[in-house]
Amino acid sequence: MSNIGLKLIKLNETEVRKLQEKIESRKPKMVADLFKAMGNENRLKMLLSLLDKELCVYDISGVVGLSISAVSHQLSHLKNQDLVRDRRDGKEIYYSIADKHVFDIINEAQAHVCEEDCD
Amino acid sequence: MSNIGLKLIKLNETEVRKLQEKIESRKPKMVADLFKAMGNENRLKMLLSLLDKELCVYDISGVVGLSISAVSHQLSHLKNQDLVRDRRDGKEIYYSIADKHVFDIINEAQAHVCEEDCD
DNA sequence: TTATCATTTGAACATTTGCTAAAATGATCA
DNA sequence: TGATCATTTTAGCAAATGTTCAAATGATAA
Repeated sequence: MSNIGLKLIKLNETEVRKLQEKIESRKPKMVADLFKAMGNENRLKMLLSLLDKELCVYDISGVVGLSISAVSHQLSHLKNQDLVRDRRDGKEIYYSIADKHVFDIINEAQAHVCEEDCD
Repeated sequence: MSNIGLKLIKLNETEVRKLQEKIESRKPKMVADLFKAMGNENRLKMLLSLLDKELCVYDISGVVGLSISAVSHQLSHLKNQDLVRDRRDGKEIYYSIADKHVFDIINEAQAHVCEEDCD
C-alpha cells in the first residue's frame, strides 16, 4: 500500500497514474489553448460578429470597438487555434468562422450560461 | 450615407449597430468568462480529473501536480463559473462536475482539437 | 472544549496577456 | 513600375493571472 501513515490519501498511486494518463490522452494543453482563445471578451465578440457572415478587418474593428492593430493581433490568435479562416478579395482580407465546431462550442457555452441565469 | 469619403467601410452604421446588439444579446462577457475558466491547462486538468468521479482537494492536487493551495484557489475559480459543485463528507470536501453542460462543452472542444489533428 | 486536520484566504511576486504606436508588408490598381 | 491602401508585425508598457507562503477558518473527533 502506498498510503501507510498518510491520512489524506483517498486514491492510491495506481489510481492516480491511471487518472493522469486519462487526462493526458485528452490533450489538455491543446483544449485549454482553444478555450483560452475564446476566453477573452473581445475575441469572443469577434467570433460572434462572424457568426452570420464574413467581415474584413476594418469592419470587425468597427463592430467590436478595437483598433485595427488590436483586431489583427487577436485575429491571428484565433487563426492559430483554427477558429477562423481568411481569404483575400481585392485589397481586403475577409475573415469567417472556420467550421461548424466553433458554432457548436459557443452554443454549448451559451446554454450553460443561460441555465445559470434561470436558477 | 455614412461612409462618404471613406473607402474601407463595407458595413453601414445601421448594420454595425444591429450586429453589436446581436453580439450583446449573447452575453459575451459571461460566455467569455466561462471559456476563460476552462482556458487554463491546470484548471482544465482539474475538470478532466473529475469527469468520472468526485475527488477531494488533496487528491486533485496529487493528480494535477499542484499545491493544495493552488488547487483550492483554482477550484474557487471553477466554482464561480458553476463548473463544479462541492459537498462535505467528514473532514474532506469533495468536488464534482456541476452539470452535463460541462461535459458537452469539453467534448465539443475535444472534437475540434482532434479534427485539426487529422487534417 | 480543545487539538487536529482539510481547506480556504490574503498578500506578494513572477509571468502572461492585450493594447497602443510606429514601422513593415505585400497585394492592387493606376 | 510606383503609389496607395489594408493588414500585419514589432516593441514596449500596463493590467490581469497563477503560484507560493503563511495565516485563518471551521468542522471533527478526542
